Amino acid sequence: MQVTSAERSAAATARRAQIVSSTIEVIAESGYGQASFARIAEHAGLSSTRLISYHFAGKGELIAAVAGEVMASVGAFMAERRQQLEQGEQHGAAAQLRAYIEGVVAYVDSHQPQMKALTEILLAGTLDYDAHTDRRVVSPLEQILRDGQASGEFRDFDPVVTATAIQRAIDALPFLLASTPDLDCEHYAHELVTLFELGTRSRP
Amino acid sequence: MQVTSAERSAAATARRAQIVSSTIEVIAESGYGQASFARIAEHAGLSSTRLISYHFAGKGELIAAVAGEVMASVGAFMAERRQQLEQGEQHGAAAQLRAYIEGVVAYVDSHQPQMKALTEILLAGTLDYDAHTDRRVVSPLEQILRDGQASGEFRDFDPVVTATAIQRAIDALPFLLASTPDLDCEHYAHELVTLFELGTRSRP
Amino acid sequence: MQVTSAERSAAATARRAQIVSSTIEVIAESGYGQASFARIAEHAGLSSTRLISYHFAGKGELIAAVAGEVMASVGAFMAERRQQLEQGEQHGAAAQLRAYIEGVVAYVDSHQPQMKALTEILLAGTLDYDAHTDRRVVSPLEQILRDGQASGEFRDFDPVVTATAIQRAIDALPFLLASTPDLDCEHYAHELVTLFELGTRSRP
Amino acid sequence: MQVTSAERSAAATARRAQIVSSTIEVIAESGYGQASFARIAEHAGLSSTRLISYHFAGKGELIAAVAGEVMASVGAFMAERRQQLEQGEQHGAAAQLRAYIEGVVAYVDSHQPQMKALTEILLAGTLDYDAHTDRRVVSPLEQILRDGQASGEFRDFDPVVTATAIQRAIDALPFLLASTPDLDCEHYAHELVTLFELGTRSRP
DNA sequence: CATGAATGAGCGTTCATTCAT
DNA sequence: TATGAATGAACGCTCATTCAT
Repeated sequence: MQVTSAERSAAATARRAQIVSSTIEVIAESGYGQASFARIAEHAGLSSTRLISYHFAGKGELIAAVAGEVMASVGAFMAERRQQLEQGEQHGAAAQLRAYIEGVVAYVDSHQPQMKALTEILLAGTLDYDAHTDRRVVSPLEQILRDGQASGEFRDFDPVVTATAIQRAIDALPFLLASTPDLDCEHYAHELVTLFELGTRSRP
Repeated sequence: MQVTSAERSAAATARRAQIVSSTIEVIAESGYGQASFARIAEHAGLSSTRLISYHFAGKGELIAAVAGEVMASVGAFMAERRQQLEQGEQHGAAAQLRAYIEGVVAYVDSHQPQMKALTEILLAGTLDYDAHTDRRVVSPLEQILRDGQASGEFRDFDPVVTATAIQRAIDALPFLLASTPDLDCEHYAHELVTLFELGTRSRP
Repeated sequence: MQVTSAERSAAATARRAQIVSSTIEVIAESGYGQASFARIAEHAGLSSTRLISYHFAGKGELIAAVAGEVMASVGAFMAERRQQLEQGEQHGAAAQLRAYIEGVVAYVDSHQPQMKALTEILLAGTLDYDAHTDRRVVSPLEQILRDGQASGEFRDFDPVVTATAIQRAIDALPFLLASTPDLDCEHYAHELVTLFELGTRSRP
Repeated sequence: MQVTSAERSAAATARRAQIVSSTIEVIAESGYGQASFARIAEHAGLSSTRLISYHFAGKGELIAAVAGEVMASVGAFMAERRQQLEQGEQHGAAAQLRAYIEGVVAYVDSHQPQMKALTEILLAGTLDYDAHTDRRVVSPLEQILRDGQASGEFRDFDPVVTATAIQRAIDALPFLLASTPDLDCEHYAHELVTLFELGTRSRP
């Protein structure tokens, strides 16, 4: 007997959170392909996989919950970061682009398992999109680029292609970190910021 | 009773090629996770999965063969392309970078299943690298960047980070094509060339 | 999701016992090599082999459980028998040797499938010994022989060789019974007792 | 197209011998259960298992050939040994029993793989007996015992049981050697001779 | 005499899921 | 809310054997 999110008790919510969290760790450590119910349950210290089946309608829902959780986490992180930066706020699309890249890289740096898991899930392509799902991730970046073009700050490039390139460069970080754990993320972000600022600004 | 590649008969080579080709198609169409022996055999019209086991020592060898096949195919494609362009050859690192991006994108465009398969295999991470495997793919690009810096054509960026960004942008193409089949690859390549030329050149 | 023996439910214990028992019968009837999960499940009337995998971590654990069960059964049988005989207890190593041979033969006689299964498992050599496993079976006999030598009742033979010979003669019984079902086990035991009493006693 | 033994060519005979020999080694090293065509072919350096199927009608025939080969080898060894001993020939059943035990132990000592293989094959019980097969091995020993009883040299025991005990003690040697490679076989034989001489002689 | 190719059956194991408390 | 028990399907792999030269 499954239950809608509205009428979920505190205990159930906690269990779901525990399972989601365990799933993230398993995916981050061993890859999406290894994230079976058995392995997730073992990692979480659950007595049986039945507990997962009980709290999630199926594997799809669990994966969707993981993706949703991480996306919400990214959003919250970025929102909080924006607030903190707002005091010395710098205007302009370039500043926003810089803030975006630095923000997401900072998130990835401090939330490697989450980001690794999300990336693997998106790449696995098993997620049945709301159609929005993917765009929701790409959109903020694309919006910044379009805004910059509208204001004349950015040159006339294809915002979809450019957004893809930037997003991909950021998404590479979890994998790079896997092979080079002591990589300097601030350096990485700084390099990307420079690369894409030069690549997008209107006056050469 | 496996056999080294040197002493393989024509018929066996053909069968292996057929199986490899079928595997590429299955991975491209349905993803790495769906590429079971059963599905590959069905796709290839084989009488049983036993035929795969007969020609490949195990799943690992099959996947390695697929990866090797695609890598060799990329190499051959790029080599041939380089020869064709050499007549009207343009010197300089920027020209080489342009040629690299346009070349790989052209390959991806004309060999979408191969590239999709290779990307999925590399991401799945089940391939037991010669240690070289990964670098061999990244290396040529990194070399171009370093050459450009040495000649003063490129500014002083981190070549590893920049190479990652460029490679990732190219690797995105198969996935983009999956969701946007009528995407114009020449346009995509052109956008990337401009973006990264502006981002890497020394004189702003 | 396997579980340690301590915290096993009654139902699970019963199922395990049923599967172990079925395995013993299959091995006894058809040999160790024929004891596949499929045949065991069929013999036990289980719906699928999955039930075996569910209750045992793998084939190794099942076989170990079978061996353990039979060894425990032998131990219990011998202990009970010793108690019964204790009233009219006869002292001395020769008496003990006699009791041991008669006891084990009586066990084999009344537990032919168990003994056949254990013998086949030990011979198959797939059991990963605690190092003790083998000695635990041999030891009591060897101890009796050493005790008899210490007391002067037995002559100066090599207790390891002699224990091996005696144990082997007993172990032959399941195979002999397979080809000669109406063999008189008491007669067999009596013959062995006489043979080895004469062979081991100190005064010729 | 199989072929009867009469019209077998020299090359075919050599191949069969090679395969039989390889099978013996595989069984001796890895056990009967591991002796698959694949492993035998690999061990023999054959290009495919097909060569085995070609020379033997099936696995049964191969195993029978192995058993036959070893039995013939034992027979030849014992016959030769008997001849050598005949010069200083000792008469009497006890001497014969001693010669038998020492002979077979000497054979086992110098032909460990052969004996291990034969023992495993007989224990596996897959050999479809000519009905004689088993008795042929037991018989000579049983005959010695009966002769000794007829001459009054041996006491009145059950020759089948006693022969079994003696034979089993000898058969234990390959397994004992597996766990104790530096075991002194002459010592082992001497211990057995004494044990069974004392156990069988008529005058206590 | 030898071989490469192919094959159906079976192996133990793991999968996500459902049943019944 | 939680759980032990059970399940059919699929997994990669190995088996001895047969087909066709």
